[in-house]
Amino acid sequence: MLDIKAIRANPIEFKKSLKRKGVDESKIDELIKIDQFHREGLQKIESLKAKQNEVSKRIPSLSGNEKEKVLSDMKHIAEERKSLEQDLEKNNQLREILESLPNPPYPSAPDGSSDADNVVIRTEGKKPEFSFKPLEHWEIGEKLNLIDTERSAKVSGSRFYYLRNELAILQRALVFWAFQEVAKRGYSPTIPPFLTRENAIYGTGYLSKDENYVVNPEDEKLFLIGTSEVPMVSFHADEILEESSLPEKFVSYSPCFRREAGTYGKDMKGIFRVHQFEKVEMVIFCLPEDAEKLHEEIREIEEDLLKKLGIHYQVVNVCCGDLGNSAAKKYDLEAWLPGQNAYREMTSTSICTDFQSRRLNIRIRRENGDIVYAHVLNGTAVSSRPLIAILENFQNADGSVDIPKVLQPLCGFKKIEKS
RNA sequence: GGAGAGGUGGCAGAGUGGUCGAACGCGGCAGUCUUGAAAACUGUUGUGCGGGCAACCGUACCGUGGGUUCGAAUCCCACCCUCUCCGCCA
Repeated sequence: MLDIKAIRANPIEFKKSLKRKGVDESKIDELIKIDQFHREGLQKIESLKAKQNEVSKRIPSLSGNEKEKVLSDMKHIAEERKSLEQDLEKNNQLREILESLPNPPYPSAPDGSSDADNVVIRTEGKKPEFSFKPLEHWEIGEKLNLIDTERSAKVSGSRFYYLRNELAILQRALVFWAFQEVAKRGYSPTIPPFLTRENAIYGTGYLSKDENYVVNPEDEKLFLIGTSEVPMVSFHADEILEESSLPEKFVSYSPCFRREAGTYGKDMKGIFRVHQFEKVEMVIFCLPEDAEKLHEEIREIEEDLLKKLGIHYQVVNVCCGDLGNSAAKKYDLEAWLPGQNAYREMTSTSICTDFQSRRLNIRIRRENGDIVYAHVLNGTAVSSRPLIAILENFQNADGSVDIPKVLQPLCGFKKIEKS
């Protein structure tokens, strides 16, 4: 949610920056008009209320005719107030409009309307060379008996999977390794609830309600989280944090559940786009002025993890049109997938500024006593997707797959071979 | 699943229609005393919105939303949430 005060103070700037996210300028004009109307109405109501309060105090000491007269005056004031209030309510789409607006992008987020306009800012490592035609991860998964989507389709439907044998171990190893790597850097390790109330979903605003599965709608309305960002950002809902405790950094683990509505036909094979996966996430609460620096820190951690896994990737600065609602700036790390012959998103990190903290009412008391909304950052340490990169990048001519060195001790094997 | 209790300021806890934004206590902050600290004493102590250059003024907030009333933390209605006991259970 945006700050009406800020928009009021700087309408031209908001128009400009929101236009980059595809919001029409007229929407801001309309908003400002409604705000003006709303404020004028409120002022009238408040002054009537002040009069009522003042007179009410005198009433107990009055009697007789005087009392009668005052009481009748009061009745009129109350009526007038009521009609003003009703008027205001009828025309009050202020909050509705504010909530419909996306978070304006940072100046350093590039222009553009779709992922085609994303900017590659750097490439790390080299594409591996193969003396044979590299297979796609789902082909490898099938050959080595690591991924079974036929049976998962039977049991659960499309976009599910059974991870089997070494790949199941590798998944656990990857998650545990990343969790520890990030925790070592001072991020507080946390396992949150995997189901939340609607308010947490709404407050993080990242995934719309439609993106989340509802559990027992008639009984208890709980939502399966699409990312641990939801319970982690909501962690501090309705709290005022002390400046001295900031930045607060978390690394959290959770399974993630997504409907993937509206993605029919996209990435249907394998485990790239699925209804359920595991993810290790980083979340930071900080002062506004520290957000950009910490965003780079998260990006560096994400890069470091991919480097340690030995995966070649590119860093992408996501353009305005592809940022989504909450993010003001976002980096994607896209790994090279030789089987697919393409770079695909592995991890991602966003600055959400105060967009979520306004909805969730997360504030900071500065050392000088000022109170400001917290800025919130998030980023993926690992998800199940790096498994795909591992399978495709480290496949050998004989059909086997090498395990990255850092994961070997946790896996207990160095190679996945046909049994 | 069955039965009950309750939601008031950072915490604890009074308050059942009229200076109640809310007693008392704890905590926090400032000061006095002290070589320093503790103790003791004194003072102070919320958030949002609107107005004002400002000191400040107005208004709202006692789980949420409605209602009754000149006036609601207090009365009425609906909803939300939390806890306890029993049952079940990794």
